[in-house]
Amino acid sequence: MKQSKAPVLSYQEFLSEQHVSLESFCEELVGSNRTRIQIKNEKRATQNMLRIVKAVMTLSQRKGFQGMSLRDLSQKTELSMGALYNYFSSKEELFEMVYLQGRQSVQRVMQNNARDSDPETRLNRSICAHLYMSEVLPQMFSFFFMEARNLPRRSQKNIIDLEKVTEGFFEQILQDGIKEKRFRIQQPALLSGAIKALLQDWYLKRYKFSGKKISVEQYAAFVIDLVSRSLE
Amino acid sequence: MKQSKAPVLSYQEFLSEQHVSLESFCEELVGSNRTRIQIKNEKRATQNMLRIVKAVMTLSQRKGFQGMSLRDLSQKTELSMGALYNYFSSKEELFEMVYLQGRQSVQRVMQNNARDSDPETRLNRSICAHLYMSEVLPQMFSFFFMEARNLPRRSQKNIIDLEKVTEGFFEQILQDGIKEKRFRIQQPALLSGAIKALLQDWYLKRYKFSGKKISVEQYAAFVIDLVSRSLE
DNA sequence: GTCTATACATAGATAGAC
DNA sequence: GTCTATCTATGTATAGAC
Repeated sequence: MKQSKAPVLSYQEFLSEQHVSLESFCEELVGSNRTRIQIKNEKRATQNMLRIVKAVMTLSQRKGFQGMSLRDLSQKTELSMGALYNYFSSKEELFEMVYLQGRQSVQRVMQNNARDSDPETRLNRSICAHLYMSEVLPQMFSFFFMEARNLPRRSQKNIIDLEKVTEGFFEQILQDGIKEKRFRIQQPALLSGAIKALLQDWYLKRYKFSGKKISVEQYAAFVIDLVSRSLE
Repeated sequence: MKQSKAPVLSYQEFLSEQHVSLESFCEELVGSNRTRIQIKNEKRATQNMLRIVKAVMTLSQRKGFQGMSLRDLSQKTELSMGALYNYFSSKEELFEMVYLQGRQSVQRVMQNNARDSDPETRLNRSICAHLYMSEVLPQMFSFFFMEARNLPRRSQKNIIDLEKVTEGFFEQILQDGIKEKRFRIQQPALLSGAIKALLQDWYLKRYKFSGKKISVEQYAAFVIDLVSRSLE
């Protein structure tokens, strides 16, 4: 294996450009659902929503969203059952709100990082951006992955799987690279799926990497190296 | 990308050597839990257990094991609630029985396929074996992955994560290859994790591959190619 | 806006007839 | 061995006091 070099986008650079955080996520979440949420005071609404989202992530990780009762949620947030229902009108709606807002955030950040003209740079930047985003919000990415099946079957038409969004990004870049004769690959769909699988491993098995003292930049370099060997 | 060649172990070869099936899995499951299961007639016990396991896999896929009620299970298996409780004494025990038996089956098949002297052959055979096994029992592998967090916290000492078992297999082979100076890699742990992530993608996103008409042997060749490029 | 108290449905589990 | 009927705990959701 080649000695890993520093990735095209550093973690610090990413953080200063994108402002990804659970706090800003909850601001957007409240903004997008202004009519549903019955609390007028926006600041208060955001603060409590942050506690709710944090608690959902923590509790779901252990038992799954289905296994998390609203009594659990009430206890963890220190909000009463009655209070909770001012922020959503059903458990299912709570899930949908978080999921849809999450998908939008991911899309936005990915688009912001896919603007280079050179396909190789664009590919590597996108890999970094996705890893860094999931480094900031690991519980949220893990939540989306594990709980996607809870999406309501109704209105499924409008609900595009978040996975497909991510994978589609990478496949598009690979196809651009093929057109421009920069990449020589026969099955871009397989390779984009492989990239996505490697990115998922980062947030799904976080304990494993932290135990081995692998930093997110090291992992980014590893993935980029692995992928680039397939492009030759 | 190189033109993919036929993998070192064909799917047909694997099937004729290993006899992996849901039926034999349930036979073993009944055998391992002879004292718990209150049905004397072994054939009947196995048949009904097969219906139970099938139903658990199907229902869990949609709502998760937690979200599956025993009434759902009763309906799907066409066994009454009372009848079900002759096969397990609690929902949690049902989960544990299936999980532990599954881990044992995976271990056995992996060991049967890791006997070659040459590390490269051993690595490639193991990749094939794991993919083929998950091709036969995709719902079961998916179930283990998604529901592993439901394992009871008590007695966790004895409960080794199935993931670690699989990943450990690959890491051992990589380290053997390094010792014998056949592989030149610096971080076998990262690469074995990557292999595992690629294998997981096969059974977690099965619909995706079948939609694109990718066969399990094609995918095996793809993974082996990707990995071998990292060993050079 | 938040709380307590409570309604109502559904969960897991069991007893006893057949 | 299997079924029906039922127990008790817990779940989601709401009403009304403060």
